[in-house]
Amino acid sequence: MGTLDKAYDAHAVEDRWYKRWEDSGAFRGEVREEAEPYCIMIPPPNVTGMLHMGHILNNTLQDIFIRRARLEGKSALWFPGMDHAGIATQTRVERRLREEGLHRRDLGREKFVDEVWKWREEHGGIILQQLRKIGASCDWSRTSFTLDKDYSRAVLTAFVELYKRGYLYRGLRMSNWCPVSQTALSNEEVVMKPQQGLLYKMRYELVEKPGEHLLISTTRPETLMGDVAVAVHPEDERYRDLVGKHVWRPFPRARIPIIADEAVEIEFGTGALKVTPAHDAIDFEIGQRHGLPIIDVFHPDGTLNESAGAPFVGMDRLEARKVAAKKLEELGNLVETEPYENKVGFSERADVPVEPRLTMQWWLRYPKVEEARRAVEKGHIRFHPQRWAKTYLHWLETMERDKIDWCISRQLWWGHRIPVWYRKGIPREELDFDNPDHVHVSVDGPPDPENWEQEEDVLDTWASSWLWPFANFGWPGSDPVKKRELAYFYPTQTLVTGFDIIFLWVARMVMAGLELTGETREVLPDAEISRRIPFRDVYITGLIRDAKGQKMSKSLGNSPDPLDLIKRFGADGLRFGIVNIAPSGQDILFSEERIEVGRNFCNKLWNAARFRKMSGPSEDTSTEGTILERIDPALLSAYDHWILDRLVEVHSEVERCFERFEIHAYPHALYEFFWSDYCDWYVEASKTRMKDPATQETVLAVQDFVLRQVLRLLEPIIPFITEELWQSLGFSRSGETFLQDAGVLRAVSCRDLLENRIGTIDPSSRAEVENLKDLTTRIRALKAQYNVASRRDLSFWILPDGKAGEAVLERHRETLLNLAQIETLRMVSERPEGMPAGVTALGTVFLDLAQAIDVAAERERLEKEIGKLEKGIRAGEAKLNNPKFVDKAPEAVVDGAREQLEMTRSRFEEIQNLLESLPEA
RNA sequence: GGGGGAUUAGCUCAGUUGGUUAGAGCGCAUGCAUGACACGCAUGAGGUCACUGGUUCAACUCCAGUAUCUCCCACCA
Repeated sequence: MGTLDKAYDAHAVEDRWYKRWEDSGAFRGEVREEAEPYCIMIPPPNVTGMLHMGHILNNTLQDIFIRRARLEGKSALWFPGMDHAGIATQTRVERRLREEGLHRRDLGREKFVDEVWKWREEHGGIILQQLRKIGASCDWSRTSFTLDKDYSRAVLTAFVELYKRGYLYRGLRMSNWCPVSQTALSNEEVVMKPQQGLLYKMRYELVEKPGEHLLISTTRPETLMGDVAVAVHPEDERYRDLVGKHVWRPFPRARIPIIADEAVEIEFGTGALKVTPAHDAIDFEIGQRHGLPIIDVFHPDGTLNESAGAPFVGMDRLEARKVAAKKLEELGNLVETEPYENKVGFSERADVPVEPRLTMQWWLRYPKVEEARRAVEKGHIRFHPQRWAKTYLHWLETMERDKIDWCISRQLWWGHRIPVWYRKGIPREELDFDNPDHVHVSVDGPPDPENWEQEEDVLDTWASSWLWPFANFGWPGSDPVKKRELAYFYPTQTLVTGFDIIFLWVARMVMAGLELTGETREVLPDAEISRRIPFRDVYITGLIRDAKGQKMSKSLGNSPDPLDLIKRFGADGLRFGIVNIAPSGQDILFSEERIEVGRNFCNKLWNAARFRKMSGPSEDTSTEGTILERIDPALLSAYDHWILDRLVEVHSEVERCFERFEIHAYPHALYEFFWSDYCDWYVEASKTRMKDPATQETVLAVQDFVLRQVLRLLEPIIPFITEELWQSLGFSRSGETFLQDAGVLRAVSCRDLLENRIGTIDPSSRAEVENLKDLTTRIRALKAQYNVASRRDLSFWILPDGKAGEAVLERHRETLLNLAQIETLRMVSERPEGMPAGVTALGTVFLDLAQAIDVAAERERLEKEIGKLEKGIRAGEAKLNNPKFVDKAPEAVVDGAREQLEMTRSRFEEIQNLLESLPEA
């Protein structure tokens, strides 16, 4: 065994191991019929994406799940890939063209799409390289892209199938229009943002009663040129007489009717609503009900068109708002304006207000909504934390109740072009969709393409990624290898994602799986649901915010560069740190100091291993068996039993964390065990026995055993350093290349293995060690209180608590002296006077000070302690004197209370004795 | 308007199905080169568990209400 450097140097380790893992195919996931499958589908990052903290958290968690599964012997597959990200990518390339003074129209569709592919080759998918830096153990040989040939075929097949089954239709409806991207968006891609604006109160003159006016409130005067009516509530007394009459729209000046419609809120504003069917969803509905015309005053890019009239034509909508208000004022139509905050829908991608706009789009009626609900209600799919199931269910209910459909067409070029062909020569509005001579829908297109025109629109990116869990296994193809893989890995096991895409992605994947995998069926029984769902567990991560709780964003500059963090803290440090601070399902407040914990832990691990190496060689550490053989059970102390007991316990804690998806508790459990129990107490306590040749080998073997198990438990979260130490400590069995091949022991197996060699792990060792720790701490505290913490030549006296205490003290004397850093511990049978003392379960210790003690300080300290004990005694007595407690509480609890009281009383008495023995001040 | 979540030490959070005297990390104070680790070691200070009721032998934990903060959904222009 060589030696290790003083501090862990992540860089020297990480790239080297990653390359070896990847080169040797360690992450390859394949069908192994004898093994249980465990598959995770990566939430495909955008091809334009760059690694941010959210990715770190999300992908570290996935890596933890997949690595743990691998250690458990499952056939683990983490399927990586990317999303073509229609709008984001197209926008990116358009921006580049604009720098050259070009527009995509200048190139034409085909050339433009070529440009995007070129961009993708050069700049796309950086994130997949970055993921390697954090150690993501994806099966890169499978890296998928939603526009790959096979994947595209799956997307088109899904479209055609759903069309055949009647879920798809084309319709002229109100949709969300992004004037920057110039495409429709689904409701889920629109985020509502509160906006500070103005509420304009305007007056429109009554046609039938010149000189009289109707007051109307609006936040959008720029659309009034598209007004075709004014609506009031039918039961609004104020306006009852006016219904059926008309007002003058100020510009372009026109008579428009006053109508009654229940959609109008009597309480809001003046109770009169200007109706602009082309630019507002409610207005559109009102318009439909009353047979009103539709006047669109906007161009697709959000500037005003000819219908708006002078001077508005060509003006941007926000500019037009100001101009319209000014014009209203000049005409005397503006009564007042007041500051007003309302919520405006913004395009998630382009971050500009969307326009409700009447356009022809493709719509999807969601399939298998009822089954998607049942899948979660009946527990076929489990959310972690569970409460997110409510969010999911709530959304589905809204979809069902309000019959909300999904707008899946996009007016873009980058994406899957909708596989629908229209007969040339027939105007689109005259097409009969039931006539195959008019409309052709198929994956490969019509046999006589010259007679058809393909639909120009492409599909929403989510309408491709919702097939992710099965399209990646070759669905619907007939390749036998892929079919076998689909059968083996699907349903996948765990999905790790953020709550923000529960609607956008999670729910839709469930519906797609239910509808499209397996035979076409109208209604699915539970057993079938269980077979068709895309995943069984959904782990929802929190959002990473900065230390002040603000969202991370480029504009705020509060978003750290993960690669920089990796440089400074190591990939393992960052992984450990981020998971360590991630509470379950809550937002995470990030600060660098909190990541330091991870780096420090790695360094601690490193140094514990380093210390082990410096302490002496060992024959063979490559199996548990050879390590355990070196232990002489007769030489094991309470400390050994205790640490091995705790080791078994931490195995079951880790198991519980994974079973319950409480992943944040997983690093906590190991941190506590390794740092506090193993390093601070076990290793420190063993130092004495490591010096003794008789016990040395046994102690080192225990250390080897603990380290070996701990590395296996830690591998999922800190794979690099554990691999490095695994190899360096000689733990690798011949024939096994990596730590991951060694598997992990279940707690029960770990216990069996140990007990086969050393006999039953002594259950009383726990209490014994706790008592010794307490005594050690008391001694150290006394030293600190008397400012002699650094002296090692001090003598302590101890009045043992009975024979048992005496025996324990005798057994551990040397260890105790070393742990407490004192010269001698002398047993006495009488309480010495005039010495500062501490009371423990093993006896009362006294600090033998040459100088006089500070009686006042000592008295104060003891009185403070006695105060606490008094409280405990009172509480205990009250409890035990209550017959109801003694009757009703479980025996163990009552016994526990009795024991507790007894202990508190004896300690109380002992302290009272000490107080009495204090000399007068 | 509907729904979710939160409220525990200065900060960020744990706290199992109710059961001893409520924990951790960071920060803070004090001391320390002790056969690995200053990315360290030791000791310590610091808490009316938001509030009010209820259930119970027993409530940080369960129930109801109040307050404050937060997120999601929804067509008040």
